[in-house]
Amino acid sequence: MTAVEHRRLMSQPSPANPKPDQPGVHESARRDKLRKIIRMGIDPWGSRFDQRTHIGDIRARAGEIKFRSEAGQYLEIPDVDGQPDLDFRQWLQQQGPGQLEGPAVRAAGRIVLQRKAGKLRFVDIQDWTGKIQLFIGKQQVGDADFELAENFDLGDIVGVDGQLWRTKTGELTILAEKLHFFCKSIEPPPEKHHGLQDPELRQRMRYLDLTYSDGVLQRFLQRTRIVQSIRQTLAQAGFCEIEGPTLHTIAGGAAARPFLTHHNALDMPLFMRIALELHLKRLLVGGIERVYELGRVYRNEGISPRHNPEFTMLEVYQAFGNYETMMDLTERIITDAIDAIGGGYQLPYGDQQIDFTPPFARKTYDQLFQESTGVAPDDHVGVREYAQRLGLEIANRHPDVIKNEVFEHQVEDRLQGPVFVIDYPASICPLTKRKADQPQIAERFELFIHGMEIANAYTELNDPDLQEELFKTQLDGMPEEDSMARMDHDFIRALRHGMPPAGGLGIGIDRLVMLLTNSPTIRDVILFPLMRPESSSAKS
RNA sequence: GAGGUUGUAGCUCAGUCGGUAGAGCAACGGACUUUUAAUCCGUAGGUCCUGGGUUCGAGUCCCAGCAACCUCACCA
Repeated sequence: MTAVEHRRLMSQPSPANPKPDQPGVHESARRDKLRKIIRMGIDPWGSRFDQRTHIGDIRARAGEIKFRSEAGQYLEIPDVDGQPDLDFRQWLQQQGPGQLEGPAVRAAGRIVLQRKAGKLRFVDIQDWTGKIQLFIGKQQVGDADFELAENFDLGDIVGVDGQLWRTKTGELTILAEKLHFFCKSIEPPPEKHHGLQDPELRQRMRYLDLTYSDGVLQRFLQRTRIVQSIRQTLAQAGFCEIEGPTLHTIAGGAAARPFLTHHNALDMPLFMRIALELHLKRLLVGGIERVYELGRVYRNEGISPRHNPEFTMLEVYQAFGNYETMMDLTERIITDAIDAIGGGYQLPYGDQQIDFTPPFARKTYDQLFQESTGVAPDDHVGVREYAQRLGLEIANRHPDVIKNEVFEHQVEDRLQGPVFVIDYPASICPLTKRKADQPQIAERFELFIHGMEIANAYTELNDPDLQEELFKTQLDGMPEEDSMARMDHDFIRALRHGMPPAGGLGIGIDRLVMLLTNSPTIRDVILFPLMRPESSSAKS
């Protein structure tokens, strides 16, 4: 980046305050209430609140609510939530005089819905485990707290001490005895029936999407569980997590264009990493026999429903393993992750169903090629003609590269899977060891699910001379940005010191999460996907 | 990078043939101590994405730009 570009970037107006002009009706109404709360002697920005129970746990105690008759006898109440036809109001009348008694509870959450009925207010609050209704009666909480409740707005964060209880309609409710106030929301929330619909706003204002869109918070919590499960599976298998550098002097390990950045003090260009591979293999050389990194990589490529410029990648290396070791591990990582989020191995994806029951199918590259195209994979002329019919670029290209173009166009999209595609042509896999008895075949697999490449694994090449030669061949044949790898002399030097034979595996975490959470785009599983800045001409 | 679609109140959306800018939710005032998207009466709220053009007159038609989404390409 030039100094001029840098200054331009730094001087861009912040989008945080797009409307410095007069506050609108909503903001002034909310600021009025804010002032009233302060006048009541209450800190509108709250403080520590101990001994609170999560709403989900409170709801689980519904069974403890009893009916206490005037004679002092306790009576079980019917399962209101389990019987939608039950008229709870009628049931209460039949019991004669008495009242409901439930456990004392303390909750806090954001106000997502309010209903006012004279000297009575119903307020639905929500925390990250669920939602519950508060019954706030002037008589029950007293004048001061009721005045506080009159200054509640949708979006405020409040707390309550009260009794777990049911209203006459049977709704599980906290009968408020004491109110607390934690935060005033100055901005109004989205529309209460539809929430945020505009995908642009949902991504820019993810905090609103998380709070007000059904299933969004759950989906991101599931992502966390999946990642935790992966770490746990690898830890149990004896793998060691490390953190490699994200700033590289050579962007290697994958075929992708890197982001370029600059170190000022060293006055040196740097690349954001495009893969984890080469540093992890250096650690195999260093004796870390089972090693992995689960972290962000950056690729300066296009954006699509399946691509974000930064995404999360898992790479695993196991000394004395091979690609078959990695296949078993991949299956375990994925099935453990599914166990971690529950719901079984039949997962819906869009209008389809994906069966993750292990073992996943294993088919050779050539076998799938033949099945799908009807052309013999070693028939160079036939493959070339087939590629021509598809309109693919074939001039001056290696027969295996042409074959792979055909494979990517005709086979990959149709692999509903999960299916391990195994035994790739060696010429398109420069970092892969060949089969001992079939040197034209690389010991590699890719896992396809729903037409998406989810995992990629090799028996790693540890012959330094062959590795260097293959790097060179790759670099010779193509313009630099097309090449499968860039020459990394230090990596070759590491190999010359001796790397044990090993299996290596890469898994695209975002795509795996997409499949396991039934998310149609990668942006649905990335909290803050890359977006252009909001300009002054943009809406909102 | 190419093509298509969309952009109107805080949010969700209408807006006919080019002729005074609309609704619901949210907000404000009022009624209501068992509401469930509470209800009822009343009030306020607009850079129609931005900039040009055509026209007596543009939310609407034309051109350019911005942003998002979809498809394709690069890529995983």
